[in-house]
Amino acid sequence: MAGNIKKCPECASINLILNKDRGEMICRDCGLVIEERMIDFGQEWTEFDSDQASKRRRTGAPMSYQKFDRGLGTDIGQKADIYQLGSKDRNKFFRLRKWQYRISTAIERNLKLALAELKRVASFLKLPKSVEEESARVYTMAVQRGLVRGRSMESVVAGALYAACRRHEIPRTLDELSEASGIDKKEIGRTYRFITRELGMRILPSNPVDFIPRFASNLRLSPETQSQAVHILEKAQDAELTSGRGPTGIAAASLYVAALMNNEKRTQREVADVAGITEVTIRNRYKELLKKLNLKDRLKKKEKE
DNA sequence: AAGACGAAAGTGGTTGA
DNA sequence: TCAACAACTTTCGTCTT
Repeated sequence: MAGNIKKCPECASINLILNKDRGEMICRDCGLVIEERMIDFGQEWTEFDSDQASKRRRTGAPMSYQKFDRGLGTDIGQKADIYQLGSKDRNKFFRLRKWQYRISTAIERNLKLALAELKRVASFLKLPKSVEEESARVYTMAVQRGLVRGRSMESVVAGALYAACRRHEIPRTLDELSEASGIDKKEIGRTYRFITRELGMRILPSNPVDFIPRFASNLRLSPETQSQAVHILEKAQDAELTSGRGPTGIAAASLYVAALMNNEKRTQREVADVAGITEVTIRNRYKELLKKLNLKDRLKKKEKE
């Protein structure tokens, strides 16, 4: 326990963020959830008999949007209660149950399927539980408002996941979502825009800095290079080079320059591949960076060494 | 031969009349 | 609803290492 510094057991990164709301520690590089349940969910009372149990128990399983009914479903009873009813009431009872069944099954069946798909994609991308939960919430809202109609369930799931990632500042690219879900990139983008607009979700433009750690570790760049890239990026933001540009392109260019300056040269192609953009875009951003930030001199100095 | 560079044409989305 | 527009991509030829 030297220094009590936590490392990610998956990728040995020390780039961890703490999500206090959910008691999770999340690796920024690979998305692994390291610690869950730092909060005690245990009950603080004791049951001695069934009478006390029915009085003291006021909780069920934790509420979760990952269950199709949030774990709070109400069924019209099936137990012995019905035999206490008269025949008239008994008919009413059966009618109610039939109706409940009809109303709920359509949505529920959809949700069950969709949430299974959502779990699959989320675990493929190694997304933390908090994002999974958020996207399940988004999807549920979308279904309730009938936004899924005319769209494939899978594409809405992907859109919800993409939105949740953005909100939690651990953005994935549309390409990654596309690969994980098997849905066309454009389709995901379309549904993403549609559901966020319809649900009135306010989502900030994703910050290029959020992409740096993941790209850097994919390229096996040193922590020094990585922090330098972040530094470059911050200066680029001050110089207003970032607005209106694709965040991945800027992140990739910063990394490329930082790698050059630290003698860890990567080809433009390598960087472009992990960032999911083209060399041309890297070049354009890279040229802007050199021009506006006076990095030229520092690069030249490196050359002479 | 591979990588870097840049020009030109094409794509999909946004914006403003 | 349409056209102009900016960002990004694809493709391809040329230059550099």
